[in-house]
Amino acid sequence: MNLKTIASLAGVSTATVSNVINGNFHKVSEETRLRVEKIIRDSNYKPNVMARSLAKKESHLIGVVVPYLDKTEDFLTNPYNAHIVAALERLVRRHDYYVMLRCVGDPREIIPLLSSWNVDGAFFLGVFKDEVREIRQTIDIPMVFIDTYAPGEKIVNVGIEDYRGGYLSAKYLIGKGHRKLALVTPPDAGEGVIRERQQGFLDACKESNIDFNLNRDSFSCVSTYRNAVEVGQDIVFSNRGYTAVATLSDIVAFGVIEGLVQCGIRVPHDISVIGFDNLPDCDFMTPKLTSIAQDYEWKAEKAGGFLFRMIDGERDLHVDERQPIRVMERQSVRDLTQ
Amino acid sequence: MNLKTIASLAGVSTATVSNVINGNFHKVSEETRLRVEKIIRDSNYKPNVMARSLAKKESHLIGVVVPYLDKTEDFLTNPYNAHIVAALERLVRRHDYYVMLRCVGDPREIIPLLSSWNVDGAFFLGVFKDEVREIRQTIDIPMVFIDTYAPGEKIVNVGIEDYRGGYLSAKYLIGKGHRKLALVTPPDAGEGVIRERQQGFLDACKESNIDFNLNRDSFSCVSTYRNAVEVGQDIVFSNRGYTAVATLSDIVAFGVIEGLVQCGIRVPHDISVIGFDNLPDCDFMTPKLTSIAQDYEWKAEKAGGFLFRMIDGERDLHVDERQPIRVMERQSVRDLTQ
DNA sequence: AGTAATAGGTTTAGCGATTAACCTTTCTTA
DNA sequence: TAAGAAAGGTTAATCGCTAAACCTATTACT
Repeated sequence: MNLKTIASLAGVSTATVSNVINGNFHKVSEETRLRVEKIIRDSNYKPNVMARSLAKKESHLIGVVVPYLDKTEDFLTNPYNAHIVAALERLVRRHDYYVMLRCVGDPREIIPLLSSWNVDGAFFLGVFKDEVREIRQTIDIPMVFIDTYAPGEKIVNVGIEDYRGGYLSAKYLIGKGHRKLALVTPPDAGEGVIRERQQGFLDACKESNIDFNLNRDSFSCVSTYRNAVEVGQDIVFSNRGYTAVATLSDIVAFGVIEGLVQCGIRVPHDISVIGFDNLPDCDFMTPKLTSIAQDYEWKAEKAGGFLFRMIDGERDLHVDERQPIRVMERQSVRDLTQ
Repeated sequence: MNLKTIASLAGVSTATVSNVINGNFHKVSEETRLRVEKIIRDSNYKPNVMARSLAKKESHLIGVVVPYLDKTEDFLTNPYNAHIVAALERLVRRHDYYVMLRCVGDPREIIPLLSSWNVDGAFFLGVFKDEVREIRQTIDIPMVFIDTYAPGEKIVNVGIEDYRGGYLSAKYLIGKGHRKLALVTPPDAGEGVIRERQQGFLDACKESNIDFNLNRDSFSCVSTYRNAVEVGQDIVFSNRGYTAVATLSDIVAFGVIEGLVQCGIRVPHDISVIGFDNLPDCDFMTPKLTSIAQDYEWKAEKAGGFLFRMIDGERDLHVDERQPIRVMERQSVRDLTQ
């Protein structure tokens, strides 16, 4: 069942059918239009997207590229990624585009993919540091990065106020009377959003004259629950009298709490914990996790807004949009001032 | 940059280049092959998938169709869906296919999509009861349903032992000395996996002479955290002295616990709760949620195995594969027998 | 009335691959 | 040594759709 069949069924040319389908009504009389439409409906005909894309040189496909940490840990296993992907899918669907979902270890893998499918645009999740440049050089399609730190690169990035996130996290704990702070952070921060958060945290400590030393008081942890549990125990074994620990993702906070609890520590009575992301899961647990809140829907909306503006012709857009954040207060931080 | 360019650069015909790309080496001399390959590499050429698909009548695309409950609640918001999608994406990628992710309210929406993209196969997540038939009638591509109950339809379904799940859930609670049981279940069970789980639950109760009445002791709840919180409160307000409540999904169990706690109930001391799905999140909370365990990776592997067998020519496969399940014991059920 | 514009088409040349059919050489083999 | 097969290509049709160019009546305008 193809255009040609419909055309001959209706006794018109393929061009006419094509015009009907694509809404070029000024080239088709009301009468023919209705006839063709009826036949299309009756024969349950659906145009072949591949052929159309080939002819129009556009695919209506949007790539969504998500990183994974290692082979055992899945990308959507991290609820943060899952939420962002969900929000993006919804947004893309609303624009009548389609999502091609792809998970990658190294973002470079994605380049051949995107160019051969000639997707109309792509979202990149997660930090891709240096690879950003390589991606940009190799393919030239509208793309929006999410949570990527790449100053100097002329890209569109949508993230959060990372520096302020770290700053608020520390300030909040300090405000609750905590003076011995530990920070759990992904390894190998280098440059990037993690580095910004760390810096915010450091500056807040310095500002309040808190004796926090990154070498001594920070604990390295990949963003998996399992690893975080061990880190939680390490914190106890370190025996440094921390009263609060800050993490840079909720999933890590969950693990840390578990590790602490396994060592007989009560949260927040003995040690307080603050997360980062404000996942719905924060509400599921006891104590409910206090976290740095960001709005996924907002992020997706912003990112989508930029992407579709670029698709609509506005090339070389260059913005670094940061979502304002706030502390979402729950129960995992004890107030020592009272 | 297209086949033709490469061909003229290499001084051969497009057919030869095509043969090189597709590995039909017996039609190309070693020498030409190397020359062409070099040029392809140097010019960074990637074949256009749309054109290839059109010519070969296969897309290397796999549709992943996920239902959503309502407009506010996203499909990947439910970690269960997120995990399945993650496992499927990984599997599809391993087979060198691509995932087209689509979320739908009514699965019928998907029909035009699948036929116009002429995907090579599709996975359908979630219960699609009657729509199964309509889908099957309208499109004829390899497809595998996940967690779908449609006896009589010649489909491939991969699920779990739902009946046994409900049965085990009840038996476990009963074994721990509970006699006053409540069941939280999605509304409008009709036929389907939910109905099976209910039946298993009922039969287990009957077998142990437990006075459980579906009309009196079951609470209707859509699978969202928010609704589940209310239901948790309802259970308390019903004032029927339940000592344990079983749910048919973890996410609902999380909400129910929250609702109970909000009413001053201690879990599991006053009321025990058992979940269903065994999400990683079960470990994140206090008390850790006892749940009915299923293996996502297993499901994806099985489903993928079937789908690719069908794609490889084995049409009219018809199986209803059920994954064995077990109770994953944690801390949310109190043992009353001691 | 004569010309221009418009409405409503049709023809046909792509889009970028694949592939069947065909064409030379060169190598086997009876 | 003549016929057949194999190696290594090329040509051209085709996949299903789009869109520019072209055609032919009508209708509009001055």
